[in-house]
Amino acid sequence: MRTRVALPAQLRLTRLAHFTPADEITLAYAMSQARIVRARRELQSDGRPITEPQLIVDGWAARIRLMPDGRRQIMSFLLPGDLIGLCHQPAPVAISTVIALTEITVCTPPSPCESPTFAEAYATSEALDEAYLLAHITRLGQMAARERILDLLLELDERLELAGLSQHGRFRVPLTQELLGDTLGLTSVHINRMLQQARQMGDLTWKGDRVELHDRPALMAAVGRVRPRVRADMQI
Amino acid sequence: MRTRVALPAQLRLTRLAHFTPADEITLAYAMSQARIVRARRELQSDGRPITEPQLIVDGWAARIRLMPDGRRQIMSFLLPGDLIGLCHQPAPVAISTVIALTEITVCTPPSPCESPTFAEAYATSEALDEAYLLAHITRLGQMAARERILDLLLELDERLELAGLSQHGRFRVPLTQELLGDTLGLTSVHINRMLQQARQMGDLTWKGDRVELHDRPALMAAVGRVRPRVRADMQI
DNA sequence: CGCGTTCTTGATGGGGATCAAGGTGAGTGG
DNA sequence: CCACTCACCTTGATCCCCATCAAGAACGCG
Repeated sequence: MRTRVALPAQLRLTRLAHFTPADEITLAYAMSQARIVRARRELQSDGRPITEPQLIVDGWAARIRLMPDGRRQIMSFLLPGDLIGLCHQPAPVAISTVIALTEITVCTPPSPCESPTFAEAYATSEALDEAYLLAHITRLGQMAARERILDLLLELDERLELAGLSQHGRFRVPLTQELLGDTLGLTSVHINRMLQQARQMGDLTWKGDRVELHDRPALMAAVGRVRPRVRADMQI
Repeated sequence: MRTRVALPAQLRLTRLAHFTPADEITLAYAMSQARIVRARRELQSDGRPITEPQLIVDGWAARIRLMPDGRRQIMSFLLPGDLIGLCHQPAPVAISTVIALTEITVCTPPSPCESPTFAEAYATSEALDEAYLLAHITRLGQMAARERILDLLLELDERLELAGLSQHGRFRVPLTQELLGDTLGLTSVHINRMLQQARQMGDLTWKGDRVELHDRPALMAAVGRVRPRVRADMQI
């Protein structure tokens, strides 16, 4: 095996638990069995049984809910290294639809029974997921439009950084303003105006899919953001 | 042991998995070791280590988040039979504060290692919790004030019914209009106006802490609500 | 009875929705 | 190489839902 820079998904997972070389190999093998899913395809359907979990190796997905009248809410984004469909109850049924936002690569993650390391990594990942859901509730319930946008971008930066996909506040997001609106409970028109304002204020640069947050500590203070912490023994 | 009507918490838990008589006894013993927590006390503190899980035997609690400037968001309500602090990662840290809304009774739930039944019940409960968080995100992101209120009340009805605490849409809620506002991202003033409107429209009755939803099927249709389903083999 | 919490009501204002066009840019095909 | 198209972004005008501010009424509760 050649030495090489870890893939984003690999990097993220290995930061969530203490991986042994053997675990690394198990993970690398699982990831080598990946498959491609085209953009807009469903990875999981609300109300349908879940057969097995999936690990996002590359690309972005989203957990969405459609209301009967067509309104759409994006509950969360799924990034490289994130897991889909982890459930512990018998006969699990999906409680949200997951769609690929870009073309993505997924694989079946190693079973948590294979090594306690994986059980630990998945449990940590689940705890983080819950923390992000709670953060999203606070965003939607308490924040004004500008705060929602900045807070979400700060969260994406943190999460992408964990996978090595953000450096110094610079990262790529495959999101349209309409997707952002459906995430933040705002219209795309209003997202547009707020983004322009944020650019004018020097908060960020956003061209194509490239985003740069200029002064993250200042932005965090401005929106009252604190990094979620789910373990006392690690920096996550 | 005398035969008697099951306690709410007991009833809820035993509906989440297939309990054997031995499991019932284990649970009853755990619940007999309950302790009282006064209203407004914290059961868990955001950012502090979690030592052991807790089972709500009686009373209401809430998961809340306080923003640095004093804004408060209630993420969810915890009802009899609900669990607090279930975590699977090592050295877990609380990601939200839990406060008692009323005087409540809590106990340490039987360990999931004690019997697979408990592991199953807890896993099912966790899945339901996640479903409710997702539902809350959709409420805050997509619904108008009237819809948010009715949808939340319908959810509380369903959950209380599972614990035997709601009959035919009649149940008790220890919530002030301000708490409702902090839950739904609205001011108490607006909650007040919307509730009066709902009363006038004949949607509900609310006197003191007694709520009655008059035509639940109609209300569910009005707000586009569907019952969450987390298991294919049970009606939950 | 007095007092704090909660509920209620009115007046006013603003943040964001809605509606409607037009602009931009990348891909497509003749 | 240039029209064409489609998705996305941008901008302006108008409206309304809900926040805010303020004050009173009702309700427990010691």
